[in-house]
Amino acid sequence: MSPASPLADLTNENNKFKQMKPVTLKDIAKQLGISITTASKALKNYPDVSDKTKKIVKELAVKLNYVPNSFAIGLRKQESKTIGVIIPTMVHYFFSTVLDAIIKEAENRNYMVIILQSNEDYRTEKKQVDLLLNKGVDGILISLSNKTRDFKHLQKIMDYNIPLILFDKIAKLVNCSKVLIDDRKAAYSAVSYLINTGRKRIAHFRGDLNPQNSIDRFLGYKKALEDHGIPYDSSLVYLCNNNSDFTDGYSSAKQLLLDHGDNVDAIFTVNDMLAIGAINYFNENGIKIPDQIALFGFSNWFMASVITPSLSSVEQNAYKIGKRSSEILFEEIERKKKGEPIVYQKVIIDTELVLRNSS
Amino acid sequence: MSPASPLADLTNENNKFKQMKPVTLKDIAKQLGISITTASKALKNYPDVSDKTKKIVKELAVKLNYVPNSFAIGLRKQESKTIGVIIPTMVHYFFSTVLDAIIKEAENRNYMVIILQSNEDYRTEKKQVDLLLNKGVDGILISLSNKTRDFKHLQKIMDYNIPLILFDKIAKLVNCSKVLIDDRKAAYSAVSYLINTGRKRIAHFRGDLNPQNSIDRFLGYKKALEDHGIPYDSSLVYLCNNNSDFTDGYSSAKQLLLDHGDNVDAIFTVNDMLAIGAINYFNENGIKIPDQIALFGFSNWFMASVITPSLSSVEQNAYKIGKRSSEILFEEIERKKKGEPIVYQKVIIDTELVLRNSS
DNA sequence: AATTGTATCGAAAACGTTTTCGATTTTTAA
DNA sequence: TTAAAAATCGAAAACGTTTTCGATACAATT
Repeated sequence: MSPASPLADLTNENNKFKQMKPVTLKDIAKQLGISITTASKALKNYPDVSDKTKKIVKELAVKLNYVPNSFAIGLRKQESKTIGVIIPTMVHYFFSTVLDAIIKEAENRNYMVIILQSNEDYRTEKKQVDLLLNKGVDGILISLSNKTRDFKHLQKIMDYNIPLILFDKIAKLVNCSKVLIDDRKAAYSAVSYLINTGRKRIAHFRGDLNPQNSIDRFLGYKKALEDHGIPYDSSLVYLCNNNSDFTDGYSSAKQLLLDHGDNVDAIFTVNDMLAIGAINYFNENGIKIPDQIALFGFSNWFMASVITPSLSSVEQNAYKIGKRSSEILFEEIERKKKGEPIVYQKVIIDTELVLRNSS
Repeated sequence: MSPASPLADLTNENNKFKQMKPVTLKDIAKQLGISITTASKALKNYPDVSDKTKKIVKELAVKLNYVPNSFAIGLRKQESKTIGVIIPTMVHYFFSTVLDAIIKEAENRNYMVIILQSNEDYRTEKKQVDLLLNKGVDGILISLSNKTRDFKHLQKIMDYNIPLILFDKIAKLVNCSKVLIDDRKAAYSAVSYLINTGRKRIAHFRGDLNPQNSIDRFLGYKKALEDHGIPYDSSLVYLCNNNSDFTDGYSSAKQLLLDHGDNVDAIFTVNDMLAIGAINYFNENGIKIPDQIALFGFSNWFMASVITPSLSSVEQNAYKIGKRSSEILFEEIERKKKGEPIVYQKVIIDTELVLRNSS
């Protein structure tokens, strides 16, 4: 049996038993009897290497299935072809849709995506920013945790000159690009719709007091009432702080009826989950939707179309948010690479009312 | 105005205007008048550096907020502290829950997670494996696309000696660790439950013909019938190939009644989406659930508890699948690092029936 | 014949870290 | 006082790539 030639070994095609080592430029250079420099330049189409050399280098690179070592490139060029994303939680229709868009956009540009969850915890979020900076990501996307009220960690990203985009849950005070919807306007138009279809006593199941989204949706609700000559009644506003659980909507609906009986004819909820909880309560207790009470949700979850009766809701365009955010991020990464100045943008993604049977 | 001292510059605390450069070992060494070697060893508690030196190095490292450059470490140690995950799609309750578990486990071990979506496309999946290998990830988790029937890309991972775990959608032929549920058994017990509660004409809305999960759930359904003396009737099996759309369940339910009238008293569906589509059809047409027809879904989506009537379903334990998969992955990464032999495991995650109002 | 120009290549430094190994100093034992 | 042992340090190589700069060879121009 003849010993395997070095060439055969390097093709990674036989001898499956020993661990394979990735092919490097050195391997290619050695086999062709040229320098590493020339091999590198040949692959990158430098003008000072002959066409003949380029050809044989490229052919061998393909044959050996050469892939550049990303650590070496990262070390040398200080770029990782990787972006980082920090979101409060992954298991959520909105965020997984945003991520879907981000990952697709990244893939189109040959970038990879590292995803971290803050779990709505500020300290975790802060630590994860350090991890990403340390990792050398080329850009960062963040949807802030509800508890984040200090922005030094974001400022640090800017100080390191790493492009940063905030989406959905943003910090007004931080000077960077932002992508979000106009929560107040969207809520305003949903409640206006309810009013225009004859509702006069409209309750609101609102979210946590902290996040800006909750506040803005509440303000939109209030403004719509006032603009249409309906007095704002704070006893019609219910705080649902555990808004990831639809039982909160269920029990608030129950309480609403106890408090106001049939002196209420619609509910605008801060999200679809709460509306669905309420629908369940009304269904079980023979209260007709939308005859006795109308419902309008927010976010247009997949579920909204599935529930009976189907739920009217505000389409939040999660995919668009993710797509636009990453587009801007990659744009800033490109501009930074070229040394061009970066102007921070604030993009408002459009929303629309999706009318279904609950209203 | 006095010029800033070099030390002050290195602390990254002033002069926000120029881009900050990360602190390196060289900076620490220069400031202390020692060699880079000693600085490195001091931070790593090498025995051949004095306690005094260790102390001052560590103090300065903290003060300057030194973080080791991950490219350099990756290049030197050939480890990235990063794992890769390839899933068919992100926007899915099952997969986002699995990812949630994986990310949490990774974080506990100071690993980061790169997520890629194959979009159920084999060529994409294959390309992504190359990307991850190129990137130097320390381990890979994959749930295969439905269209994957060639496993060379997986073999390549094994050839490079990178730990690989397959979960949920696995390939029997690939020799690596696997984590999955027993679809056949789970389907068997769901259908057996229907039989034991008096159902005799049980339909099945099955999924695509390709994925093993669909096949196994169908086989479990069939076996349960046979074991209980109920003849298998192929006209009761409906193929729902677009199983990410609940309208498929809606139209199949309609067709089922056209075909069999009231000579059917239960449906076992390959997933909850189809069952919910069917529930919608029955609700709209005044067919009583579970009196006239019972329903049993699969996966125990969040939605199953929300719909009216609530849907009985098989709990698939997505979180456990993700947790166990990543545990095994990290175990294999550790063993590889220590040079210990790796025995591939096949872990079956338990499932249970969640009984609700639809059955 | 000397000069300039052009084409092609490679040596070497750099990115930041880890680790081996040899050098130096200090301490201990004889 | 000297030899051996222990403690402490740093030079240098290595990981794989990119890029600057100089070297060489040869052709074209005076």
